[in-house]
Amino acid sequence: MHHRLAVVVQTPAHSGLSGPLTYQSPEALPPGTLVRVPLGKRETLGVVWPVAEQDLDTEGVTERPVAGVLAGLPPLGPAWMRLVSFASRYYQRSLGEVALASLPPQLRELGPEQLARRLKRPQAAAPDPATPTPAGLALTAEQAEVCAQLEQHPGPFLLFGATGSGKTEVYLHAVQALLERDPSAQALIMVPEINLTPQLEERFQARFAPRWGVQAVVSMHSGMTPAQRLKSWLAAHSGQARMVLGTRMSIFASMPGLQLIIVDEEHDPSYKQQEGARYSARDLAVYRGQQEGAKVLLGSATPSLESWHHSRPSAEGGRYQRLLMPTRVGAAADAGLPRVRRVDMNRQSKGTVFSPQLVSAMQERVARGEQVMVFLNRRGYAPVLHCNDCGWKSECPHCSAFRVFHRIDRTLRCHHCGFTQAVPRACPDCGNLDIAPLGRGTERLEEQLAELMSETLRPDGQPARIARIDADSTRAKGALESQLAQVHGGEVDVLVGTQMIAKGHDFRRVTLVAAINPDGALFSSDFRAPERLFALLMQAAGRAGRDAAFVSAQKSEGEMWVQTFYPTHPLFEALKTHDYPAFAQAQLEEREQAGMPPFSFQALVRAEARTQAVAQGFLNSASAAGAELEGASQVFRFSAVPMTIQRVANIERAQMLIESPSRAALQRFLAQWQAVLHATRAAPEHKGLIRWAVDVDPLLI
DNA sequence: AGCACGCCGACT
DNA sequence: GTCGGCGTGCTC
Repeated sequence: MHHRLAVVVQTPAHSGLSGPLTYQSPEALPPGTLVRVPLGKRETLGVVWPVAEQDLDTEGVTERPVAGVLAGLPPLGPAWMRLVSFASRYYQRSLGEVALASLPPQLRELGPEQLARRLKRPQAAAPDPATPTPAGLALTAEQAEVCAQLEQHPGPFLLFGATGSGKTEVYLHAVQALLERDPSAQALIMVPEINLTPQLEERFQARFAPRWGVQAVVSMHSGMTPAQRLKSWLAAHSGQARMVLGTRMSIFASMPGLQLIIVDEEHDPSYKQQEGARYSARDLAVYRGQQEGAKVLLGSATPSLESWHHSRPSAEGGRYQRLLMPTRVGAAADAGLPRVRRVDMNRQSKGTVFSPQLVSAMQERVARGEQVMVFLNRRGYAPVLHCNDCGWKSECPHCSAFRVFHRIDRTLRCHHCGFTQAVPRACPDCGNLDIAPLGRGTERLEEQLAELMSETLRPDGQPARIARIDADSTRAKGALESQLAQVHGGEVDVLVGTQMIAKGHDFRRVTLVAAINPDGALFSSDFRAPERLFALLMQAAGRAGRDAAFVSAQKSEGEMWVQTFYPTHPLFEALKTHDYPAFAQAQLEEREQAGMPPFSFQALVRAEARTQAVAQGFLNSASAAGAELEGASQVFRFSAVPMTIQRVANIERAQMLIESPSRAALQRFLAQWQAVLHATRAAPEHKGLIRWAVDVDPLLI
């Protein structure tokens, strides 16, 4: 007598094996049990799924027996399986792909015996419940009010708090209240970037380790070693870890006692996975919280327009509760947020990079011993190399993009496919020696700043020091940490970088922040570009003059400089008054008029092939075939178009936008359309198609 | 996705 | 004569 089980294994949605497979087992295994099963010639990890035995249909295939059971590991819970099942359905991926991708990779390799050995390892010493939790900072009236609201209402909450208003202290307080109230409760705290987890973990350890032990706090992100990831996962799964700090992947952590989910900087695009199952960890957090009865707290100084819209008054249909913390903690009463100064670049001589006003302001700051931060969202020396004679430009031979000139190692590098060559001495087309960089990136700014600041001395008589932080300068392990330490240590006077330096790092002595050329986003074809720019500039402005004591001792004032050809643009007007609500309202009105998210719901299908004709042909055929589907009238399908960068590594890319005023209608359509896409793919006229994928709620269009 | 089988080009 | 390119097909 044997039992028949549904088992979910890692198979992609487009393989005909998108659902659970049927295996046999001598013993009944509860859903959520991890098993090793044979699949073709290999053995793989699977999860027993809750499917009734009579619903298992293996017509035409022979059922094989389960190869092993990961006993000793409690089964994954029903709530976790519901989350995985929802994410798989909503984002149009197979169950197995979502389920297995969200487990630690090492679990896939470990056999039952190895795992048993791992589970037997002695645990860290028990924490001391008698030790009181170190007191945090006294809450301000605003923070206390927010904490009281969190206690009283079910949420979800959107905490709209200015940079420096002390959101982290609210998070710590909310977590502590939960841990003290319920001895088995767990909290999940998400941050957008790996770089931000160490400083968060430090703060959580300082606060909670004395009372709950160091093992009560674990991190989860892709920068950890496989062994660390398994350890953290097991700690969360067993309930031993009371707090999980992590990046978007941690939304899938198995946490049987989950009662609180915090999403810090909830507007950050990093919460959207950009490959494989393209889920939004922030949106899944709201779903998961509602499913499991956990409170959800989204926090930001510049919320996403979606979350802002959801937190409008409930009388107008809002579903989130909006909580406000407008005041900067520790700021002198008159100081507050930094002053925003716009420089009209139309009034500068042609080709000006640093306006004279900005240069003298930077020099003054450095001479007073303050730090300056300069932003430009473009790394490398120059985005293009150009021949003045024949007009040759440094195009990538494999992509429809220019290769970027990196002066440091004298290379031309394609930022899309990685193709790298030494810089030619002469124009490859005409032999002319006069080839010159066009435009500027962070490397070139660094060089130019060194020149501009060459006469400027710090208060200690030393020459001003310039440093650059971007993806290139921080490639080596530990490079970012050491560079940040240099800035903190005051060894650097002027810091040049990409948006990387705007995120989360507190530089206490920075009093001037400058955006050199932010205009690109104002007229971008991507309707979310202004939203991202506003968030970035607000975040950058928040870096200036954060330390009120330092600023007032300096008799100084934090300033944010913006060089622009459109000084009267509403985005900069709103920035000047630090008025996110005004900016958000204007943007939402535009979006409503144009029928764009959050007033409509989108999905994007992307296709790749050797030619545009094949890629677009596939999309257009699938679209035409979709017209027959039930509810297709509520869903608008645009024509296939080439992607913005239409060719990468010699692959042509096309995409098609699908839009509906109703999320449910879009979901219904996509669910049925999946089969149509498969069938279209199989048709002989679409042979050349390499791959396709659906992106639900895409961020980049 | 893996991992096979399968049929045509440059090398130990 | 083999090693190996990636095209097509299958996995409970």
